[in-house]
Amino acid sequence: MSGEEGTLAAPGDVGVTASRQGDLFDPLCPTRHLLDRVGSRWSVMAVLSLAATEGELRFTELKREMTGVSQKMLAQTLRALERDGLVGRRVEASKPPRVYYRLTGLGTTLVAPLEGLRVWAERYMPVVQQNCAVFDAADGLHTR
Amino acid sequence: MSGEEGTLAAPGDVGVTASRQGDLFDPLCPTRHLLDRVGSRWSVMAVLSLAATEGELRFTELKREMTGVSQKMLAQTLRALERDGLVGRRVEASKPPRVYYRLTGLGTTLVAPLEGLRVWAERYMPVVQQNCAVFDAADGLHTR
DNA sequence: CAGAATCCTGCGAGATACTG
DNA sequence: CAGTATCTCGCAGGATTCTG
Repeated sequence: MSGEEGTLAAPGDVGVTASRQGDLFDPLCPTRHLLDRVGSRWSVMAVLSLAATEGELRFTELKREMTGVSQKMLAQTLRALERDGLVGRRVEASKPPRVYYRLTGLGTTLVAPLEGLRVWAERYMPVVQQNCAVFDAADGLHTR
Repeated sequence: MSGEEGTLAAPGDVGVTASRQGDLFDPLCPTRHLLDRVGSRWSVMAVLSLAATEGELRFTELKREMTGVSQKMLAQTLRALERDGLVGRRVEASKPPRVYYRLTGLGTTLVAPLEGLRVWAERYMPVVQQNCAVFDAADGLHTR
């Protein structure tokens, strides 16, 4: 998704990240890394789709679920998630090869927090949209 | 942050968003809109900073907290959050003008879900980073 | 079918400079 | 101090094409 480069953590420096709450800015900060995931709409959607489907999904099935995703972004997203150890990948070597994806145990633990966001969104986003409309109406006129 | 363009909601089409759970793909979906917010690292950081500080913060104070943010991105972020009704803005018209930001009630409700993510990150990101390292080690070699 | 490779583009976001 | 206004560059991400 994002960081592929060489800044990668050698197994040794895994624990370096301190606990300062503000150090999102620090590329080493775990929270920042997480936001790079969550930040990508497709990652969230993929995890949520897999969570909704108790079991596995094939590439194309996922693509169907996640309307609007390009196969490039889907592949990219899935590889990132696999790399993170959040999703598992199983290849079935048949004539038309089939690849199945599923959440790992780790991935499953992420579902709850994500759902938390989704719930919040469903409850409050209408209000937010209303706020936006009001704000824009009062704003757009006088150049601010 | 993201959508300023012309797709903007006329006051009328505010309530259109249905309740389908998977419709992240649908641009009209509230959850999608939320992810555009959460997706931006600065938004999350701003909300969390304001949450941490019981009270108000001035522009420069926020800038100091959120290391790495440019004043441009900060201003942009804050305006977006204000537009969403998540943060409130109070101007004190003194000789050196002072502007204070604080979470609104709505904004406060978002803190918990966000904290959920942060907690997850602190607990599991080390594992994720480990996974990445392993994955890359096994992968980088054989072109895959 | 599941992906890798290539090309091309928009806008996200930094640096700099100017106002009230 | 608290912004707004430009200009510019990088790369995220779409469309298209090719393979095993």
